[in-house]
Amino acid sequence: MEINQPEAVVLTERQQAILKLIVQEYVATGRPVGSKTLTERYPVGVSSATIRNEMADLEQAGFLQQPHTSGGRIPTDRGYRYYVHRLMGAPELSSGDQIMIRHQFRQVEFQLDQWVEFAASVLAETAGNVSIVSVPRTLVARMRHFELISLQPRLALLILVTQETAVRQMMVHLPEDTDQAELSRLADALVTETRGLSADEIERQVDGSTDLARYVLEQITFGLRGLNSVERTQIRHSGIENILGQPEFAGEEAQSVLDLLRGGALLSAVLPQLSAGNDVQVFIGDENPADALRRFGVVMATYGINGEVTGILGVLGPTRMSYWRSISSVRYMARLMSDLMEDLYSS
Amino acid sequence: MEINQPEAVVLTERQQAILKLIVQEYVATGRPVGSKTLTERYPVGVSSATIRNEMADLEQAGFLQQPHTSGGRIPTDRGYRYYVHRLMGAPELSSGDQIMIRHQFRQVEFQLDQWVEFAASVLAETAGNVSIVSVPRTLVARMRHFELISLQPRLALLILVTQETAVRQMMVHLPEDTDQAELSRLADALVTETRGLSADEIERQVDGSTDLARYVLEQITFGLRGLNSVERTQIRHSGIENILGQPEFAGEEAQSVLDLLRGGALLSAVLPQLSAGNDVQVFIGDENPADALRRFGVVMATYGINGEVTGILGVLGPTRMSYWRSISSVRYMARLMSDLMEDLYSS
DNA sequence: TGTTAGCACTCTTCTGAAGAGAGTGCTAAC
DNA sequence: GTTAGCACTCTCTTCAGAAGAGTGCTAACA
Repeated sequence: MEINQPEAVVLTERQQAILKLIVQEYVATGRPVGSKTLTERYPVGVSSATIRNEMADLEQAGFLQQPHTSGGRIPTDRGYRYYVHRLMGAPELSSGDQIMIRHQFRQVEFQLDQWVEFAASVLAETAGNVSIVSVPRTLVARMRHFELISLQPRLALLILVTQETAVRQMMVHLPEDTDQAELSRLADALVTETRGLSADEIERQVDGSTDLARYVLEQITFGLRGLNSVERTQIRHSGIENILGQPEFAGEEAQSVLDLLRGGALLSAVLPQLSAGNDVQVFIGDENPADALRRFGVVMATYGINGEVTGILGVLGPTRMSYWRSISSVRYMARLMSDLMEDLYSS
Repeated sequence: MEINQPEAVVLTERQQAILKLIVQEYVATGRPVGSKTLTERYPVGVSSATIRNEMADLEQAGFLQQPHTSGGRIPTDRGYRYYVHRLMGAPELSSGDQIMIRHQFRQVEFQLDQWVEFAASVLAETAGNVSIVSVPRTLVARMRHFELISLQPRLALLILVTQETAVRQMMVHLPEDTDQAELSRLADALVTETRGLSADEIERQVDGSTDLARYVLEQITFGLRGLNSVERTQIRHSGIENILGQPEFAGEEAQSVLDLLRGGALLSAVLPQLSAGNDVQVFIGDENPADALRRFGVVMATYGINGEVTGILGVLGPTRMSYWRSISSVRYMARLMSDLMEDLYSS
């Protein structure tokens, strides 16, 4: 994965081992880890006093912190980062998990309009966190077909299908009374005329048409542009129950999670940081771009076909989360979704 | 609204007034209501001792219950029911609220594909509960247009648009290698041939065609049938934060709410009970069809055009919720959605 | 010099007791 | 029929003490 902040400080072998154990223990239990617990639960080979000394050093160096004077230590954001970048090992989903996911996906393979939702739910389950998945967006949308359906004399429904297989439905006010027959004639003519064109290209050719045609074409360019505007990016999420079960988000804090997911606040915070094509990116605690995310760990990746189709997906969890599971899941899902996009778009 | 269980027992004027106050007070505060609180906070005109006597009678009659020997009383499900059916008064959203909602709706009026999601979020906000809204389903789906897009020699994407403006995208395995040109020819021919037909009607005409055409038509009938199958009904929900804030669903209980919303468990529990065309239906506590709903109040309505298009919408809250707000909101939203459907379909 | 045992100390969490607060049912008086 | 008074019950909060876990420091040890 991308290394956001290379860690320069050198830790001894033993310090690394201790830090690793503390992170793992804390992630598993959620409670501060003491020196005694460590010696009792793991075959460390040294006494608790030695561990204590090392822990003091690690705290000095900024990798651990004490929530209160006594009662064990927990990793700092920096500690997590060191763990993720140096100690964790390569995150790769077990082949069993991979097979299971592919198998599950096969069941919805034919219902293209449910891919994103399904991806979100699978990702949430394998990562054990809240997942978010954006509907893929193409760089430029091209007209494939549209239908005009008369609703009232001056009101019509426009159904727009793009080359990129996106669909949009819009209500359109008409500048003059128009019946279905006329709308159909107009649509037939304009469909062949504009097939395969982008919004920009359609705009250039607007001139020579009638008022009504011009107006419809305007709506179509508007619709096409909307399909690949960042602001209109739709996201689906899943797995809130996973994070609500965590003790750190039990009561009041639950609200902050929901607030993040609602209204795409999360998306707009994280999106600018993501560069397409990179591997999985990890934001831990204070490393996060937005204040509201300070108490979270975020693991994100882009998926799609280089430069043409892009989406993002990722998971959101407490800083104390299993980064290994999250990273491996996100990485795998990003690949899977990219493969699907490949099948769909690159012909 | 529909009166599920007409209440035969006769209460005196004063008992009704007291029950009404207790329900309102308990809904507002969430804490059991005592006789003293009542006399202090409302101008009841009698002493707390009298209230106590009346409360004892109401408890006897099954309208109130004591969570513990001392500490006030709370309404039973039956008490709520009596309140809702007899004491509450006509639930009608204030015209201010009505205007606000219509105004908000105007902003997404042209993005038809977002109506349902938006309706859910507005309903959640006005009712102050979790809302669910189903995507409207037409009784019978008729072909309007479809596109076949070649992905691989034996794999194509089918985009299906119905007269009823529903859209479905499906992957289709082809029985023989076929290129885009051939697919387009086939689509052109079949579109004009099947335009306006239902799944059944298309099926009847399958015979005389080529293998490939027959196969595509099969897929189309499958797709059309899927669009109005109950099992595939999609629902959107919104406002989980509203219910998670409630003390009764703070910790563990939150899970049960999420479980209900996930996987449409709620829908399948409530749907059989709903009869189209009726007004708002209210299920309080043990009145609910499913066990998992026992601790909830559910207010549901159908919307749509009589017999042709139907959807459901409603809210879910703790039994202790403001039924007045919920019922008035659900009723108004159902009307609003019905109006929108009217514009869309009845021409 | 690194490691370990021991110890005094700190801080959280659990437990139980005490007291305040709210509400009830009953009785007797109005 | 209504009300005041009273003893009683139950919850909730507070507080102190004990238990548990962990720490830093010191002195001894290999």
